[in-house]
Amino acid sequence: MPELPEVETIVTTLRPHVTGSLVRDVFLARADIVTPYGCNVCGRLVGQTILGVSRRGKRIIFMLERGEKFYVHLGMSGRLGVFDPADPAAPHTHLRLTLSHVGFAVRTRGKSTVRTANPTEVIELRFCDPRRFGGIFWPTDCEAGLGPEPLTITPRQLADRLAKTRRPIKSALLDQRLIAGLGNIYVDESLFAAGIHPLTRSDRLTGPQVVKLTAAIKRILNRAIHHRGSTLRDYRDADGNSGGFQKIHKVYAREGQPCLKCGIPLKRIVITGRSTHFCPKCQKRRQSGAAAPRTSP
DNA sequence: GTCCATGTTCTTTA
DNA sequence: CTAAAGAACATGGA
Repeated sequence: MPELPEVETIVTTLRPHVTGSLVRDVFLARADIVTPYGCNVCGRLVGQTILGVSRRGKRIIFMLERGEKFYVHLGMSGRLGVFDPADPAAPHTHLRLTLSHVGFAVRTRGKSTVRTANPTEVIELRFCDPRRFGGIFWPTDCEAGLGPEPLTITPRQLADRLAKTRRPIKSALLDQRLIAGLGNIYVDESLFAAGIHPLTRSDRLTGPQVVKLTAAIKRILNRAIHHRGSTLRDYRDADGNSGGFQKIHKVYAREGQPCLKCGIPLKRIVITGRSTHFCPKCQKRRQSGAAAPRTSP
């Protein structure tokens, strides 16, 4: 479910709730969502302060004291949300963290500012994941195995990486080791925006095509972040709000509907097991007609 | 009952 | 050997 824009939205909505909070309690309902299996999540977390939260690819990284880190991956159906501890937990809630903020109220009294301790605010951070493709990870390196960030990748960087593989561009862009953060929706939308057929061999993209694709990826992702992600099924941000980008998808899940550029019906095919949506007219397979003329030896 | 799903990883095949 | 395709994972909704 969640790709880069959704994960980014979750992180920005999570940040004000968890930054600087103290982990008072940990309830792990299922040990098998933790990697490595059997690592002592409760012991490692209780009493820690969460210094910050950030995103790398589709990973949500929590920074703790002494440089310690862990990350959450949401898989297909994972959700991270902030709740009142008194609210009943949804089914498939596998991890709950009780967090407290030692709040201070800052008031001005005459010329001076006075800080008074607030009643401590207690919230519960919950990880819920029916399909359990997601999980909690305590690796030595939270960035291991990830390619560059799509929002900052250069056309040169992308071209170099694509040149090394003959796979269709659709499969290559889904490979997190090649570029980190894209999923099925945003690959299809980006390829449409760049006018590139999803079956085009990665190593056969022309220079101008890679430049166009790089710009398209950034444009689509930034626009999606601005709309707070796509809610197709049950994606919600940390406050429980839906995204709005699904309303302006141009190709994803629009099979048979008219292309918004040229009006002909959009097609859906399967590439390496993933459903792929595109416009057969706006995304031509052959970009330049004949092969370069060959001189005789 | 069937098919499909926003993801990743392991296994099999070429 | 490597690269790429395919299967597997688990659950719910159409």
